[in-house]
Amino acid sequence: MDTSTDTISASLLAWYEGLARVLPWRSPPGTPPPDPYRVWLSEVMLQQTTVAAVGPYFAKFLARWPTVKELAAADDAEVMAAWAGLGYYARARNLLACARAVAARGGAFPGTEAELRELPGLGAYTAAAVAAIAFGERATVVDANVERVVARLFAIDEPLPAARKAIRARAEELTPAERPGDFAQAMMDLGATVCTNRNPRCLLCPLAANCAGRRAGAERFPVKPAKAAKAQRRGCAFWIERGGAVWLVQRPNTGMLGGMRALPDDGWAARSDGCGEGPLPGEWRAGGVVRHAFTHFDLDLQLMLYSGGDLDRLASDNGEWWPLDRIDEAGLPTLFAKAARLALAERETGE
DNA sequence: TATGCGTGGAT
DNA sequence: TATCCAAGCAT
Repeated sequence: MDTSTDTISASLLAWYEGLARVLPWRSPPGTPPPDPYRVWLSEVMLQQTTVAAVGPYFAKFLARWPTVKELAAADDAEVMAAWAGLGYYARARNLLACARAVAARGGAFPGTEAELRELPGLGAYTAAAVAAIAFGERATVVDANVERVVARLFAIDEPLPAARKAIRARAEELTPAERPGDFAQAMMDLGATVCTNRNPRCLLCPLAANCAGRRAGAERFPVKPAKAAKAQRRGCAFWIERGGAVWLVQRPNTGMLGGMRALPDDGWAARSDGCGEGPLPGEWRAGGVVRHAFTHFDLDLQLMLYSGGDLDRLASDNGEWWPLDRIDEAGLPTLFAKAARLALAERETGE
């Protein structure tokens, strides 16, 4: 078996020439790199997020804010609303902070991995990816795809996360001085389309002849630790209507769904049980329940509908009346978008 | 190093 | 239905 790093990277690049995925934020193999703004924007959106989910958001952001300077000048609330539904909302807060940092230096992204790493929201992966893809630096790009491909290629049976040191060292050896951006994208394409998590298509793999893991069964690499069972939580959200508008609040920047517009709730994000206090006294009736799965717990959110009382007692410091006919533009995260749909449906059927 | 942080699609 | 997890980052 040939484990020469030159052979492996050359085979992979040759494969990429013919089979690279065509993506809106990407230049074809061997052609000049895209605008760093596009590379950065796509990479941030792609963190822990599928290509399919990112597509429409990337198009929307690029149309609305074609340059990093325009993004930097945007209102926070508008950007957060545009990000609604994509998840991991700290990314959107960091996106703005990063855009403003770049705008402050004239609108040009720094061109090295080390400088990029200092920007908000750019960790080891994203800094290396932007450096390699947008600027042609020989940076070692390691995401979950690369981790999987390398762990299989070298049959690394040490479990994650301890194996990451060895995986990075191998990935570093493989990274070529020429076309490091194409190489990184080729590794990720291979991981996404051939060397998949389950049912890898080894017969189609350009590196099959170089792969030590294949004989032992590629699927068993990388070795992962067992996961803890997910917790179950219950909480309440409150629907308060007045004159064709609903009361929405702004969540604090820290914690779950931070910085997002939302229905008022009882603080379920910080507790684990039951339905707590609403935002004002009065008469409430129970609506339906929204079941929602977060990464680290499942939530049953009881919808409570306001049916009478003294609206003057509503604390009005961090909220606003939002017109119901524009509810889709409120930028509610998915959990609260579900709750709002449910409230509107129950209201129409007069339940 | 471990944990908190979203969502929707695949199996 | 249940489980996994996708181009990770911040703390």
